[in-house]
Amino acid sequence: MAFANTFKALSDPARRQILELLKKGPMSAGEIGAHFDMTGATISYHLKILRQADLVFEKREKNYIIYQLNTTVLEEIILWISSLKGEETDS
Amino acid sequence: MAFANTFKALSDPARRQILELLKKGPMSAGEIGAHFDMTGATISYHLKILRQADLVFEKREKNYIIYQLNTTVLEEIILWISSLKGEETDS
DNA sequence: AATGTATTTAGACAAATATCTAAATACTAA
DNA sequence: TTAGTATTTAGATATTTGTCTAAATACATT
Repeated sequence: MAFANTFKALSDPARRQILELLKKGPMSAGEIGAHFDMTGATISYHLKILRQADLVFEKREKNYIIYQLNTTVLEEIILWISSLKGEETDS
Repeated sequence: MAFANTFKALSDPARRQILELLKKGPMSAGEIGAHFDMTGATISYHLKILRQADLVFEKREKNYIIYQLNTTVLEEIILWISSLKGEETDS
């Protein structure tokens, strides 16, 4: 189930930008939203998709929900793309 | 323009499967279609999207149109994903 | 407990996407 | 040049997606 979801999640520019933000470090939903010209509800929608794709995970802290990048799935994607290029999976 | 297109193109399972077929070698539109339970028109639609994303290119041969994988764009995607993982772009 | 702040959920809706059928193109081969 | 095969294009349509507003949750703080 994960694979198709991941590509779908990566297909939206806003979601890719969210991932780029999170690359710099964990960030609350509100902080993420502040970088976009969208309502919080829409941001929440995108975060849900990223979460379902296992690209981010969350933890509650105080009153906030902090989002954090999860890089483990990215490796799978890289492997899939590399294999298209005809490369060997080096162990 | 290319980047967003590429992710969009990769987000559909049928199109990913087409790329996997082409990994084995060039193939005509008809041959590709034979692997799917879709009309030729639909296959043609997917091929157009892959073409616009520079993921495949085509050449006419006899009566057929032969599609072939173009791996050059894939490298960009890998770089983007790798950079998310916080890896250095090694030159 | 009451109020306030952060985030998500629900419901609506317009735009984008994937699909089909039917028709049009582009060649090949008689 | 006519007929046949391969592929694409056009037009229609159902589904999915991204977005909004309004309401609901979940905590924190007073």
